[in-house]
Amino acid sequence: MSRYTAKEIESKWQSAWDAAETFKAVRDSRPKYYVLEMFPYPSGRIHMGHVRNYTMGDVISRYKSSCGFSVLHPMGWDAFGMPAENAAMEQGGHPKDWTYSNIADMRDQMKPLGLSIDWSREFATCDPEYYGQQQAMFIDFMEKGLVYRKNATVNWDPVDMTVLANEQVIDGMGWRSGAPVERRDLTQWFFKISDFSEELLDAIDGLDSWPDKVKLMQRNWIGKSRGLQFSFSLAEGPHGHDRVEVYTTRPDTLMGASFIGISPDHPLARMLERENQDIADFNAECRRMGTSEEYLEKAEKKGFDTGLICRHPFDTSWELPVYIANFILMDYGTGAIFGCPAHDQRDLDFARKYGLDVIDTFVALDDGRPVEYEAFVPPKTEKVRWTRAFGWGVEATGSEAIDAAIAFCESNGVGQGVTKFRLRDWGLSRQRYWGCPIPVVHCDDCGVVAENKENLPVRLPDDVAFDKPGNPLDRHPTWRDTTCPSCGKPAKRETDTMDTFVDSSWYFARFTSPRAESPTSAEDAAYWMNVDQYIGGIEHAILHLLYSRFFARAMHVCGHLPKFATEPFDALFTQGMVTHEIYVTRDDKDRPVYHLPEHIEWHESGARLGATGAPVQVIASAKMSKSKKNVVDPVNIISAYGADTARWFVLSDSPPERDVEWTASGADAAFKHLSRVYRLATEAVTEDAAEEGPQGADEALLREMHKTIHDVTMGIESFGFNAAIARLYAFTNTIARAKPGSATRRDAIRTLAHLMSPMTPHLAEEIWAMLGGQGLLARAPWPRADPAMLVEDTVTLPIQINGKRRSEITVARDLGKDEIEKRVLADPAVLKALGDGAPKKLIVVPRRIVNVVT
RNA sequence: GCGGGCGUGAUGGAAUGGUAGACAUACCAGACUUAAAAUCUGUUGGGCCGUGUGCCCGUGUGGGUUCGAGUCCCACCGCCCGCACCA
Repeated sequence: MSRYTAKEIESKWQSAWDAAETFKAVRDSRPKYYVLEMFPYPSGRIHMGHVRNYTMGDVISRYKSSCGFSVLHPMGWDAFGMPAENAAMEQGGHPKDWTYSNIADMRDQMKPLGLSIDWSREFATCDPEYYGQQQAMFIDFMEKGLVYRKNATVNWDPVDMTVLANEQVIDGMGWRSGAPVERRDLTQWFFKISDFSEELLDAIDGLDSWPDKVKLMQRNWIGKSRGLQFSFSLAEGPHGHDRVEVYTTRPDTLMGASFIGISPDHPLARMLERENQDIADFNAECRRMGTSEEYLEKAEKKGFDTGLICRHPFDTSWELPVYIANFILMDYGTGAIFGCPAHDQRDLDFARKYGLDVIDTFVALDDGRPVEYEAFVPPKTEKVRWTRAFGWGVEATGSEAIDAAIAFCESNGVGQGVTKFRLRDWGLSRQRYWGCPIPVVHCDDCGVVAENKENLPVRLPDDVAFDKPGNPLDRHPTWRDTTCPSCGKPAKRETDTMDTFVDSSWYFARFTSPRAESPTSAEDAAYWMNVDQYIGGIEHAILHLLYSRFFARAMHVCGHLPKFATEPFDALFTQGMVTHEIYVTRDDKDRPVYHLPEHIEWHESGARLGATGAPVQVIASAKMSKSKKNVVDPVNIISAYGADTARWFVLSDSPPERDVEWTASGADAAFKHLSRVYRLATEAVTEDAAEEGPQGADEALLREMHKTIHDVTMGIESFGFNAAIARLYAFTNTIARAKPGSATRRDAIRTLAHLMSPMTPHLAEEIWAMLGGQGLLARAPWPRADPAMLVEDTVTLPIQINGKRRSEITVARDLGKDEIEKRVLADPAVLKALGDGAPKKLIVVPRRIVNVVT
């Protein structure tokens, strides 16, 4: 008997699939199915998260293909981004070489997985053929008014003289220089995603096959709010400032206002800092902070009393102090707020810190105590008792009061109700080399001019060095100099490149026609769009998906996508991460040094470093990441066990949407199981082909087979891969116990292989061929369960007494309720519990359960 | 801080509001073997004594809704994801 040799089997069938062009996506008369996994960043090594992500997509792809769909399942590379530049700075070399060599490495690591990918459609976003089309679209967007320039704040590292990403700012310091980061204003390019705020929000309702949590996160992110915009008049404002404009979503708390807060970047604050050194110092301190919302929210709330006084709009003798506060962003609303400490925790903390009034405007219906150190913020739908209402009753909900307050203010000439969105325009400028150049020229005479489309792509120059900080495009001797596309005079190229989110916002559309001379081709887009099933990490729930939804709309406006593709992902599945323990030692400065799992040895005293024997600290499992080195290399797993084992393992045990922890024993178990299936098949080939097994046994096995077909099919359809696999384990056990030699059993083994084929395609092909299957299994139609075989004649009903299981009866499947009740009341356990009395209640759920209430 | 999610045996997990722990791992025991590996079979949430188709407890903690809650609601604790220049 031969052993299960994955390596031979896998390369054999991969060659067979290649030779038959099994996975080439073709437009034909079949219904199409487009399955897409979020494409990877080419870090150079695939990791288990990739294996899990692509295996899930592969299961869907192979399954849909066998259900008769023409499947598109492409792969590409999200190839621009900072790591390539960082590598160039740290190790020398060129980002381009680094990236393409990583892509080659990763492709080599992925191919042995046997994924049903149409590799002929592969591209990288750093291919000029791709980013040139992106530049063409950028110009189209400009023409449609979807792009503009404005000032925006960035993190500036004053030592490295460079812009830092938020993740490069650690505790307010630059990650490389360690210098305190400053905020700086730069003129930047923006996409007008805000034009689509309402539309992007409303369309979420139509995304039936998206997870609710993602839809909720997107809704909250877009953040539609209705509020009141009005102004406080300044008692004695500095030159030119007689009022402060504010926006509030809680105008109902206006009678609880106790201070006005303005951003350090508010025009009023900027004016004051010119005259007052203390204010200048305070604002400067604020500007030394990071720019991320998270950072600002977590930072200690600080304010500076400007000494200015605002008058309350309802009572001009009511005076409110004006503070500059570090937590107010100029980008939001008007850059100014009024504080109502009684009903906002942040305002309350601020008020307590600076000794400001706390004025309740409402109290709980059943608790009239005033606010002390915990703001009273009930849900807006809860009725409360108003102590300082204007224009509504004593008892009202927050929502009712807000509406009434807006109406009252409008009719009294105090501001007006406005709808605002939290969603800000998408700043796409990056002061970096390794990205898609923004195809624009700055001309002294013509201003900002789009490059002519026939000059695209605007290619990145290759002759750049990364020995100095900053953007090499800025100091490139010749690339920057060009001629104006409009007047022909000498002009300068834009040196900003695009956010890498731009690259990933339309790659799904490009896959439908990856070699087209325009961004998309109408026929291909019409046939292949939309993505029927998109699969990726929950970490992309907001930005990537929102940007893609915007891009699809903008592309439609420019004629690059049909109307129906403006919502490009019909169904979305967010898979969990692959996690692993982290191994860490400390260097002489007590900084953490991480180690790969393969370098760890286990001793009785605990984990030690294989090379030196140094003790290793084991930290709880976390997402596998290069920086923490808690990665298991799929290549090692594939060479040890084979791709099918790796695929089987990442799908088993954990539900796909949840994290899965990689364990060596789990991989071992998967391999054992596949070996067992292989052995069952080889044994079946050599067994005497006895005609039939015992009548009853065959019938039972057949029933089990059809049930398994049904359950596995449902499992795949609903992303219950782990449940489907558990079912396949159970079916394998059933087959193993069945009497060998029967034709039914042989059928069962072949069906087992067929049902396993989306997960373990190589092993399945091997068994299929072994047991006389015709042609490639990858092309065989999916097995169908016979509905008649799924129905049992009898069902076992558990009997609960007062909600606790006490007995059970087996009855005919379609037995009537009355008859069931009769039998239940005759059950010994029920009789015992009831004594002489009748049950208080008898609940019969047909085919499910019976509950007797005494 | 804000928004979203998750929490079940020793472990990964299963369970349309209906028998909690399927399936797998690990451990232990047995079969086969000179032995080991491999393979096969079986036990395993906790407690109780009355050893039964027994009883009680048990799905992060505390409440609630229901004939019935792992599942729905409220509060709390812990962990994870996102927070607009990481991809």
